[in-house]
Amino acid sequence: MALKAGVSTMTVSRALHDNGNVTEETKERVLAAVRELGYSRNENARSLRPGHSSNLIGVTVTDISNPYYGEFVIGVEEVLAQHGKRVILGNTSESQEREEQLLADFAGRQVDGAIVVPAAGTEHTHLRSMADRGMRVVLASRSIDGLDVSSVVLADFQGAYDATVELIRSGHERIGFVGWAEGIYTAVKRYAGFAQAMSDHGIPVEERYVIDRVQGVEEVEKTIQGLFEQPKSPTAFFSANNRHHMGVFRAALQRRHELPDNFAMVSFDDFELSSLSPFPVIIVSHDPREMGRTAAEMLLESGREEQRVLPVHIRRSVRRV
Amino acid sequence: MALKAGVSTMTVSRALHDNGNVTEETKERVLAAVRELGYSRNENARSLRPGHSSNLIGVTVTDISNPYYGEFVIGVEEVLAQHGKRVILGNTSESQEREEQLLADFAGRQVDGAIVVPAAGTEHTHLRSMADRGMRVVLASRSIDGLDVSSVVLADFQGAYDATVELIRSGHERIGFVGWAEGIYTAVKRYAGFAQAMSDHGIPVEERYVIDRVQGVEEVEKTIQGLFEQPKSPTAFFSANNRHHMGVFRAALQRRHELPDNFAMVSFDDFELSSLSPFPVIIVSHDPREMGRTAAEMLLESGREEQRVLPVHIRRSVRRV
DNA sequence: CGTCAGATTGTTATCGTTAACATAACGAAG
DNA sequence: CTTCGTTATGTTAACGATAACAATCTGACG
Repeated sequence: MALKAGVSTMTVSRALHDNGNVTEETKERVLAAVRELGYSRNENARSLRPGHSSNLIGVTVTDISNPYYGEFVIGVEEVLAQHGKRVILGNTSESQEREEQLLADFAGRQVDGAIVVPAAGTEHTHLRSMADRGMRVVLASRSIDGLDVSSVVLADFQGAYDATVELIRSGHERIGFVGWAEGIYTAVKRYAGFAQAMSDHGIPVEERYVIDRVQGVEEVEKTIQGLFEQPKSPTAFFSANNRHHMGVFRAALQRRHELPDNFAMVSFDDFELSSLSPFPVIIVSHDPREMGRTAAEMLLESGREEQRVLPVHIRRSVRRV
Repeated sequence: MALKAGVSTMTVSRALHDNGNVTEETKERVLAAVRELGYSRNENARSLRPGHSSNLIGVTVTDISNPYYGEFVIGVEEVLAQHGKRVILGNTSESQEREEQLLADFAGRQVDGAIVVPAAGTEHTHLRSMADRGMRVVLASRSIDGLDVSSVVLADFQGAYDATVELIRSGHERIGFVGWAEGIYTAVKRYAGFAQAMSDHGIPVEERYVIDRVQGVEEVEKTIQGLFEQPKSPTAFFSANNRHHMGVFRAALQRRHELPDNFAMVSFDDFELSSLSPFPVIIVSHDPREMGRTAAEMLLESGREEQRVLPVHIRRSVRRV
């Protein structure tokens, strides 16, 4: 490359920066050679130099096929791109082991920081130790109590509480909760909000109405179908996220004509075509892209650890068909 | 780091490889120091050495918030992770300029290759020149005619043709097409399949029934509403992708009671809750995760440029409510 | 006890880039 | 015609890791 233009590598380096003292003519010659050879600076070598950073940010999410996380990643990228930074993406599929591998790899690639939607589980020492080694870490969507790391989460408890109160006000007492899971922050908080609302209204939570440990949409659907076949099945359901809601929704559709007239549902997370629902749906909606933006901004700010809470909005689906 | 264990950097390097001749005792000491300091190898420096690669693969998609691309990325990651490779993700939002920036950045980071869902547009010289500079490139979902680069696409033409024939067999003649766009491979091919089916059945395509240049769901919805208000509006619609379909769907819902009894739609791409549709929907479905896997495998294979075509499946939505 | 093979560890040079320093070229001032 | 400042360019060293080579150390054997 330097040969091509007949100059030293240093001159090439200077020609590619705007500040260097280079004759207009030499610069032209270098840039011409650059174009001809399709040369581009080796960023890895650059980042090796002291003072330079890789301008890479590692991002892990638990399920990139969930459009919420897609929106989240767009928000992250939007902000980071404005600062000349790139995203390395990893999908953990809720596996802590994979999360740990990914973060170790990020560290090896000298990322400036990491934005992590923590995978399900209760062992979070690797996150703490990453932060200790100077990697800036921001948790998103799910925080970890007792871990001194910045995070941005939703008003999970309040949103769940308010939505549950709405169900109760509509006269429901037998309310199912789908999606409790130990080790998943949002599941725990949302369940807590639900349980608090029930308790505040003197309604006991029946254990058999609380569904956990089910993952895919199909699995939820089958589980709820099973529940419907039992006597005194719930007259309403609270789903802790959009995936669970879809399972409940499909099970309810199957049974549509045997369900009580006032059958209703809560979906934490909005979903497309909610207006087609034959049952009233109380939707706890929020803006995942904004969460991505916030997480990225928090990562770029060099301040102290902090926790931010984004608002949720409760609305009722309006049937349009 | 080397200091900590009281050995040279070379011994550290050897201790971290399994092949090196290192005393068990020294190795222990090094690994202990590694754990204590949370040391991890600088992959950027490693990749600088001759023969080594970065094990990074660049991936650009046009809209990561579309769950189809989310699934696609999961498929890519699934295969690449098995080969110890990581994904750098970029979202182009259909901007060729951004695509070019991203690819240049990928090149600078010495990626082993790139998987690209090309952004809308007709200038593809940068893709060709990347490939010429030795970067392995695989196009996905959209190919580029006349560009000698590997690609994996759907049976766009055939799927569109077959679905259109189904509409015609149901008696439709005034069929709208939503989502034509110059410079988007899938849009062009799907329109071609649609137009061919119409032509083969002697039905002219009315220009005012062909909707292009509309992007978001809301915009499509409004445009279709406008079309409904005109006389002799379409009795069926073909949507070139899931986003367009959602717009058409919502517009149709608004008008539900004024539409003909046999009103029907084609959606290229599956969508959740299709079973709730009050109108019959012919769905051209496919497996985006499989496309991701295929693209990744093609990238890893070092063979010649080739084009693979993945099948699509046509099914009718079954109304369940 | 001396010699040599094999095992273990250290040293040097390199990858591509660039800050810091060194050199060269040239015109202006004395 | 010196001498000096300015500008343009080259050279060296360093970032972290590691092949290739060099050095050292161990113990077996004659």
